[in-house]
Amino acid sequence: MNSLEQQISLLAKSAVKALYDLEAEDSQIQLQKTRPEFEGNITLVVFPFVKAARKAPAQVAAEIGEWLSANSEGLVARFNAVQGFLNLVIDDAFWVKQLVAIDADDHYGRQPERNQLMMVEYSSPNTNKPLHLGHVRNNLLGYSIAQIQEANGWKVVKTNIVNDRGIHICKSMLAWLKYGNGETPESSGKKGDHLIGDYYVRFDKEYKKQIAELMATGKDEETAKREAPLMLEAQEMLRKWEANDPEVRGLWAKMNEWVYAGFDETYKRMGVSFDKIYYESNTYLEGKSEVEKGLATGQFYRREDGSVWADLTKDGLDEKLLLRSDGTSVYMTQDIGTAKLRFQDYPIDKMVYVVGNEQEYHFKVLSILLDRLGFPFGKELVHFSYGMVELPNGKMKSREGTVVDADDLMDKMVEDAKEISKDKVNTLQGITPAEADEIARKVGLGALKYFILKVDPRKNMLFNPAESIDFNGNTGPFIQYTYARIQSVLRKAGERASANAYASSLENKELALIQRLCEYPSVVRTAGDEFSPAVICNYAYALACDFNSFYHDLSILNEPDEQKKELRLLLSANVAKVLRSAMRLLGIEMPERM
RNA sequence: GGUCCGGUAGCUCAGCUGGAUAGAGCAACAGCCUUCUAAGCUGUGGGUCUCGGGUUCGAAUCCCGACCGGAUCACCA
Repeated sequence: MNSLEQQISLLAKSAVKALYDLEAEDSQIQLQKTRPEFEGNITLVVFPFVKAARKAPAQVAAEIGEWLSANSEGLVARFNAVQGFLNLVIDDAFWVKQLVAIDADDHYGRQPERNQLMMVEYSSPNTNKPLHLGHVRNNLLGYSIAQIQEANGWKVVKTNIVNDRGIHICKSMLAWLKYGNGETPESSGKKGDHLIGDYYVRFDKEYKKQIAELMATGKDEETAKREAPLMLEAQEMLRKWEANDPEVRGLWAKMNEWVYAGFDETYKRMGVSFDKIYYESNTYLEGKSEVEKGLATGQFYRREDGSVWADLTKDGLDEKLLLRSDGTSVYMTQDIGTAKLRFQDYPIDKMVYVVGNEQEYHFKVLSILLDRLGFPFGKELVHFSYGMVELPNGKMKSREGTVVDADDLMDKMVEDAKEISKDKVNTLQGITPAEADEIARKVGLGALKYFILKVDPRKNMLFNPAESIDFNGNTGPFIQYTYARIQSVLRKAGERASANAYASSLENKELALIQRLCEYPSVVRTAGDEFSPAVICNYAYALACDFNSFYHDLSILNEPDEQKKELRLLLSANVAKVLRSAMRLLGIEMPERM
């Protein structure tokens, strides 16, 4: 609710009290933006008062309208009543005042500090393959959520848990040993993460071959999978890793370093970052000891084969394995340890996990287990569960090579942006090739980020590689373009003396823009409450549309009336400010020209 | 089978804490650059909001049921 809504709400309460002797509840005061086909800025729905008034809705609307006109000290300039809808026209002076106030606020939209710490975990890659489009969605959502919550007054710590140990890493390591001939990122010219990913795929290929061979000798598939020599070797390697075998550990460290160098490059390009990185190899032992404690206090139990389980049937769930019969830990064990360390390291008030919706069960269980182990934060954890990115023929599968690679995709977007900008030589004349590259980078990545963030995070989304991501319409570049246009106008306007007089009456399109600007703080709040960058996208798009319409219809620099011109410049500058602010919450950079 | 999520225009998506005649973009078609950046603006066509009940002044939105699609229920992560 913004200040106008608050004022009207109070006035409306007074009105129904005076007219019908009704003490209206907050929920009965229903305000909405007036639909464009009617005159007015804000609309009061009067149906809730009809019963108390014992009159027809249209008459009630008219009576309240009269009362507001007479008692709002000029705020309500006029009104019209359509059935049960009271459309109020707010005085232009109010809007001009709002605009001046927005202009004076350097952090417009930012909510008050709340002095509480939110930790946001996102990305959380495995170190056996490069990042793909699914990770891109995770990273962009995680980063944007962190920005949005910061704008909502939280102190935010962005964190990453790197899944750097386990059987999947051993598979890549083994394939590299067997087929790699000592290949390195330097010798091959490949990014480290891609190099390792290639060997992960290679493992799977050779493994499948062995399975087929075993099945040809008459074994069933289950047995073949279990007994394939490559799998046995990988498991042996994992045991050696856990036993701190120096050779295996050495290879592991070396190959992980290659992967991290590759990830760092990708993260940097994507524009995401972390305040604190945890590694599973450093947290899983902590998890194990927590499980042992739970075992000692009777929270968990051990089966005859030595495996440790939690009984969650009282919570309506199943039994959950926490330690394998050979004593090695599983994903859940590690997550318990990581959570404990984090709460030791930071005074966390809210812990948010940005993880796909396929892991909803996992986090339900984690929450219960942490609670049982006596951690007060267990019940409070938030699983920010987002939908999958699907391709036209279904899910992406790393092992089967049906993935859209993150690095390739970013390359392609920047290339496309560059290609498109070649037709715009008029507006980009006089810039250096380096500047042109920088613009293409911002625009290409802006298109990608907006494309992903504009869809409701909870929903699955479809990406069709055959159709390139658009640069026209409801897109990142559209918003960047709107911004660049404004910057161009402002550059031409030159230095302006501040505190000039502004026009006191407004054109419809000016008013619509100011009203839109007024919505921004509540949009930031909603995006925070709902954990939804898409809310920011929708708003930025609407604001850009409003501006383009204004820009098309009204001249700024050629406006002869100085006060009108000043108002339009002020308005334009603040639209740019809010667009930049909104895009920053999405991690999208703005070019000054394009 | 249990649980969770989704189904809105040819396609991709908004709208979903109940409000006026359901919106964008893409694709198709027709216009607008001697005027501040045409990555823009304007217009046309395009809908059984999956289906059936219910709640009420009013339902795409809330409730119940069906159908369809997805996820999950591992000594995987």
